[in-house]
Amino acid sequence: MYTESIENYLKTIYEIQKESEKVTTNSISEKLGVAPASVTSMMKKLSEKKLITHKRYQGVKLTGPGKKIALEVIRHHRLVELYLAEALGVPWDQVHDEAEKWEHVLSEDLEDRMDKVLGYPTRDPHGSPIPSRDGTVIELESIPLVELQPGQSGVIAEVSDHDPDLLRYVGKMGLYPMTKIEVLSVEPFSGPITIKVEDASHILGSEAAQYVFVSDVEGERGEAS
Amino acid sequence: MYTESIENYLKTIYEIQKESEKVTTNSISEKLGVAPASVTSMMKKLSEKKLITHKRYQGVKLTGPGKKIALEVIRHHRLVELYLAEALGVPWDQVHDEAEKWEHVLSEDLEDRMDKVLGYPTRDPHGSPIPSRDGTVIELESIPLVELQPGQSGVIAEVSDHDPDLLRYVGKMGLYPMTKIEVLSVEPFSGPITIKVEDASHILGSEAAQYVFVSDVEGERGEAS
DNA sequence: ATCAATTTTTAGCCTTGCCTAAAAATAGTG
DNA sequence: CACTATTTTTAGGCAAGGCTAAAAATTGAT
Repeated sequence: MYTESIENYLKTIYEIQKESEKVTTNSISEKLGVAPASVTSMMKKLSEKKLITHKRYQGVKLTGPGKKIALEVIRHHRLVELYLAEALGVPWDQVHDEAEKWEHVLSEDLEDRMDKVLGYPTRDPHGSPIPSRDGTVIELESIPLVELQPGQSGVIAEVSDHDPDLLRYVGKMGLYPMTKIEVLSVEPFSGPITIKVEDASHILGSEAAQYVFVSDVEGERGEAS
Repeated sequence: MYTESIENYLKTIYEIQKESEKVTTNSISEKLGVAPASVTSMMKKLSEKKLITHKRYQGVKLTGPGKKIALEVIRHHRLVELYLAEALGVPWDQVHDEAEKWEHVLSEDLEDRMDKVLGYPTRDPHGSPIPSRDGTVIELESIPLVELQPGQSGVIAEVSDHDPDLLRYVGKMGLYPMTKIEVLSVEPFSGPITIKVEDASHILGSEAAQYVFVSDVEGERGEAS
C-alpha cells in the first residue's frame, strides 16, 4: 500500500500527462498546491520506487506500475463520485471534494460492491470515464462546446469538475452528460453562445463553454451569427 | 478539524472510560497498539488543547469538548457500520474495520444523508447505540449472556465487535441484536451454554458468551443444568 | 553567444506521530 | 518501612511530507 500523498502525486501526474505532453515540476506543484521543492523530493522517492522515470530538468513520466496505481486511484475517485450522486443524492458540484477523501480509504471489497450496486458504470457524474479494474480507460471523442458553430448540434460528453461554481452554473441550464444540445448563435470576439437544451434556450459564457465537451457533433460549420 | 490520530485517541479514551473507571497510559497504549511513551506525549498535547485533563501518574479524563469530539467520531463510526451493512451488504464482521477508516473522512453533509437514508437509526449492526448529533447516547440495560441461568430468556442487545471471528461464530447461530433467545442449560465450571434461537438449539462456548449481551431478561434464576 | 529570466534542484529546517532506552514515580510485599 | 516490580514519563531519534532560501541548470532574447 502507498501513502495518500503518493497516491495523490501519481494521480496528478496522470492527469497532467493526459493533456500537456510534458509533466513538469511546476505543473505538479501548482495542481497539487505544494512548493516546487516538495515536488522534487517526492519525484526522487517515486523514482526510487520505480513508479515514474525522471530525468533532471526534463519532466517525469509514469512507469507501468505507476500508471496502474494512478488509474486505481482515479477509478476509486470516479466510482465514489457516482455512488455519492446516485445513492446519496449528493449534488454533482460536491461529489469531487468528497471523493478526494474517500478515494484513499476505499477497500477493494467496497469498490466491488459499489460497482455492482451501480450496475458496472463507465462514466462518472461529470462524464469522465471510470477506468475498469484492469486499467482500461475508454475516452470519449469530444470537443469543447466553445468550438461549435451555429447550427451544429451534439451531446454533452463531459464537463470539467475543476470548479464547483462552473458545475452549478452549467447544471442550472441542464448541461449534464448525455444531454442533447444545439448551438443557435455564437457572438464574435469570444462572446456568449446561445444554445438550445431540451427545447429551452440558454446563454453561455465562452469561458464556461471551454470546459464543456461535446460529442457526436452534427451539422454544417461556419455560419455567422 | 483534528488529526486522525487525535480522533483515535479521544475515541479510545472514551471507550476505556466507559468500562474501566481509570483511564491509564497503559490501557490506551494497549488498545491503540502504540508504545506507552507515545501515549504520554499525546496526552500532553491533548491537555494543551483542553480536550482531556491529565494529572501525572493519575490517568486521564475527557473534558466536555473532548467528549464531544469522541462522540462525533463514534457516531460516524457506527453510522458508517450500519450504512455499509444495510446499503452495501457488507457482513457484520467486516464493517468495523472499514468504518475505522471512513469515520475520519465523513463530512457532516454525508453523515446527514446516511442518517436519513437509514431512517435515523439508533443502533449499529452490533447493537451499540449510535450517539445522536448532539452527543446523547442511550445505553441499553443488558447483561452478559454467560450470566444467564437455565430457563431464563431475553433479547440479544449487543455483541462486542472486537473480534471478527467471534462475530462470525455467533452470527452462524443467528445471535444478532433483537433476536429472542432462551437458555436451556449451562454446564458448570465455565462450560458451554445451550440456547434456543428461533426454535433451533445451539451450543455456545462460555468465552463467547461473555461478549454477547442480553436485555429484557425474564424467567427464574438459579436452576441447575 | 552571452546575459537575464525562469525552472528545477539542493540544503537545511519544521511538525506530526511514532519508536527505544533510561529515569522517575508509584504500588505492592515481606 | 524499605525494597522491588510496575507504571509512567523523559530524552533522544527517526521517517514522512511539508516549507523557505539559495544554488544550479535551462531557456529565451538581444
